[in-house]
Amino acid sequence: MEKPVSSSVIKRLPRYYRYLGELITLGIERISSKELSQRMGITASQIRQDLNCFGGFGQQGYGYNVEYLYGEIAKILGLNFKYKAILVGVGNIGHALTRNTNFEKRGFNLVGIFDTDPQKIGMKVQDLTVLDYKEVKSFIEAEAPTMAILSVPRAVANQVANELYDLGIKAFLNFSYAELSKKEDTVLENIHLGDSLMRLCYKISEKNKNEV
Amino acid sequence: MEKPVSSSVIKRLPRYYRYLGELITLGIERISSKELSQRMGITASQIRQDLNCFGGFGQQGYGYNVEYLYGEIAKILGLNFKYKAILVGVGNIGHALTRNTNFEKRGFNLVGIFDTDPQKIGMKVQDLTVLDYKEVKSFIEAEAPTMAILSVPRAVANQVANELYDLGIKAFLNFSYAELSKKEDTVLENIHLGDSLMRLCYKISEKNKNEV
DNA sequence: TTGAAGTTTACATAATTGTTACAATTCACT
DNA sequence: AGTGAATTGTAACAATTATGTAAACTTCAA
Repeated sequence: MEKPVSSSVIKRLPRYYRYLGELITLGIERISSKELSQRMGITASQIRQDLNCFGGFGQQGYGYNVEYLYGEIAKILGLNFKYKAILVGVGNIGHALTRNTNFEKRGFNLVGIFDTDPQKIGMKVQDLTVLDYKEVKSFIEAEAPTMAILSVPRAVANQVANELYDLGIKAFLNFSYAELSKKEDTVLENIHLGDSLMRLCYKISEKNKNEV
Repeated sequence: MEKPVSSSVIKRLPRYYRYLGELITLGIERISSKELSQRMGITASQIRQDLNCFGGFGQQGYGYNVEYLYGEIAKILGLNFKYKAILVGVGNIGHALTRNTNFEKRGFNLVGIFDTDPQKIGMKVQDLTVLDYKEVKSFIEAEAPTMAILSVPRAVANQVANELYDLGIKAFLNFSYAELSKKEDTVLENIHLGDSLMRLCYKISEKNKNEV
């Protein structure tokens, strides 16, 4: 029986992956937890402990092989799966996401984009055509996508999420400012831009307070 | 001497704020930690303890006044300040952010947007005109913005951040996939879309593993 | 006016997360 | 081959974070 890995560790994995990717482009072949810790600004022992949750990827007295570790983390994250994803809401954000995101490298394959606005339907974005949201049911039945990206207005976010849930989609990446009511058997990641802005605002205010 | 509030608490504040906003639109005037905890899916005790970090906003035997608490959290976050912000990199994401983000409600005021691409310079986005990044120095000297949003390509992110830092900007909201090297006297929030995708990918893979 | 129900506050306890320390192992060099 | 320096893996410890709970206060109804 495998022990479940704490979510704190999972949160850090993509960051490790990012750093290792950079090391590869720099041509660095091996790295010690100590050096990586200096680059990343966390303790070496945390790195070792995190990685050890998934098995011993390093070699004592040697360190970690960058390319190997990179590949192992990719496996852990499941990036090789290329889950089918759809995007609902081709507004400013949805449009930008479609054109700007390298889904392939992060485990997904964007296969359909949807909107309700007649002006947008039929429009080409990258190599995809905006489909009528009315067709989402038949599309999902045919393609069976795993994940949906929600970039719809706040007011309809929960409704759309429920509809997609009923059609079998159990994984969501939510960009809308709404708080999605999380169901038991779904997985969800939120990107709340507004929250980040407010946290930044707090930090700035706090810093000013301490300096004056 | 005020004790510093833990960053775990700060991370949750915007979420409280969001929920309280929703309660206001629902016309709810008062709420107990118990009911809020049920809506938010966290323990009542945590809500009470979080809020008590900043003083007693509730009334025993009554609960919390929604509107008052909403206002108090806004004060704590510093949302009343309207710090001046600039945005660098009017690509897909930068463009979408400019048009789609309600900065005013989150403590900021977007006063300038910049790019290096001659095709983009002079373009109107909302009520702002894209300025030449070459002018950023004189602009900052004149306007003294507090914060910069970085939506530039990964390759130049650190360079741009350093330039802005030297010009006096000490707060950054980073959208680029790069890892900004954090300086002592700066505050930084990252929005790494790629990381969220990878975490979601992990969760999906994990879920599948457990179900099969 | 009084008491019961409800609620915050404040604090004690539990759980989680991160750090330290060190034994076991490997590499590099002579 | 042998030795020392480097480095991981891991167990014990410390710190942080979350939860549970008793005491004090408020409201409200009889």
